[in-house]
Amino acid sequence: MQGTEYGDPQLKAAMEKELRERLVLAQKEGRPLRVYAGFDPRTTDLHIGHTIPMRKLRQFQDLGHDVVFLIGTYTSLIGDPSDQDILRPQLTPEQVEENAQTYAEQAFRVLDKDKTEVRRNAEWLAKVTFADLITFGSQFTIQQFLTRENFRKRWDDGDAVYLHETFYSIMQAYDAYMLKADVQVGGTDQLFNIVTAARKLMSGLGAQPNVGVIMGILPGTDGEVKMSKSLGNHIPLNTDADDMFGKVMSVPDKAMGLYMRLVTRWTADEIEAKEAAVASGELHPRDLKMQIAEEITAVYYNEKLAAAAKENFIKVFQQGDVPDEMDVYQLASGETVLDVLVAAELVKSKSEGRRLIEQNGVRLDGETLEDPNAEFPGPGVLQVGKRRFVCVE
RNA sequence: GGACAGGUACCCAAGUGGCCAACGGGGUCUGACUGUAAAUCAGAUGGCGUACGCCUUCGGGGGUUCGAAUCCCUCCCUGUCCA
Repeated sequence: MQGTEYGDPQLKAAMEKELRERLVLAQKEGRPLRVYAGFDPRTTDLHIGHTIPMRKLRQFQDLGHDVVFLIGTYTSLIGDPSDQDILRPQLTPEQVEENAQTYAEQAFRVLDKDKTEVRRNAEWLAKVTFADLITFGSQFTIQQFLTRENFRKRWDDGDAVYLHETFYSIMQAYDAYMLKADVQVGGTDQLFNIVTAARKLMSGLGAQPNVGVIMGILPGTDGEVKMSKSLGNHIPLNTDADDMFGKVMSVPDKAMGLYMRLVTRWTADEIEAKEAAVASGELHPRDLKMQIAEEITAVYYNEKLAAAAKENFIKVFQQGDVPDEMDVYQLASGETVLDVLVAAELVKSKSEGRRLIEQNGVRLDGETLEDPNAEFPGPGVLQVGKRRFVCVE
């Protein structure tokens, strides 16, 4: 249950107990558990925060359970109202399908493709009739929805609570029912959908309610706010190993605990041992963060690339050296310093380049360049800030 | 259908005729320092020009004015309440 976050000790205890019971039951029936998590393919640019539930699925997978990766092809046409900040692009089914493919591709960097059952909820949701909806709806009271913190708060604040927002929960609940799920994994924002809606509907329809495994939310590189691309504090999946390693290193120390619990493969005991070692002064916080960065990079790439990224990091940031590999830029005659910065794509605009030069952020072979309009001195390693390098030839 | 409140830069959010390229916070970037791209402190954060400056931006489109994010018209969108 590592990394889970129920916000209520009683609920956590109940879910733990039920999960154990379900394991025993499944064993008796000679079958693995059916575990699923649903994903809305509204974006194709995943970051490591998206992968938290996937990692939990992977754990179940490694323990021999059946894992269903459910793509919310139907629900994503509507959009989950749990997300306050979603844009609601009018996606066509084709676009959704295209996104779903890309989404799944990235997901298989976490999940074992061969052992994953991929489903799309349009399979059954598209066939739901109004009569079905009446049956589903009769399982719930308005009051139950209003106890949901999300709705409650908005209700109290006089903000809108839409009727169709309740449908989303019901749809998700029906997913769980149709998949005959033993366990459903999701973030804390899915607490209501998983624990209240799905369990209620499943038992109402005569099935065994799923057990909720609710994952904590990963903060972004600022260590405070939920990781999100629009907030600019995300660690994208589609980056290179060096960058991923570095981005993890930029996470504040105080967030290391959450990163260890949510995105590493370490066990609870291992994590506690590491934390104890830091507390006793035996392990330097920086070195722990290096371990975390290497582990996380290895999760999404591999051990080899992670080790290389670590070496590179030490070389560049601890020893102030230059990296082994960097892009090469062919100097043309008559180019100014500013021209080169722009042409080598080290800066987005000339203004940005000027600013960086003013701030002493541009160096050639360690020499600070001060005049943006001077002719470029000549070949060498051009460095912008601490971590952008280009070899000028 | 009626009454009212809104739509501001990456996010949140001030600003209600000139001092606004637009307060503040977050994010991001740079520098110092360091234990790392941590913490802390300082600075930067639309584009173009060396600079005085110029150009584009405050939901869209028109208009008033020497001058608008700020006033008027219109359209689109969002929210609250009443019906």
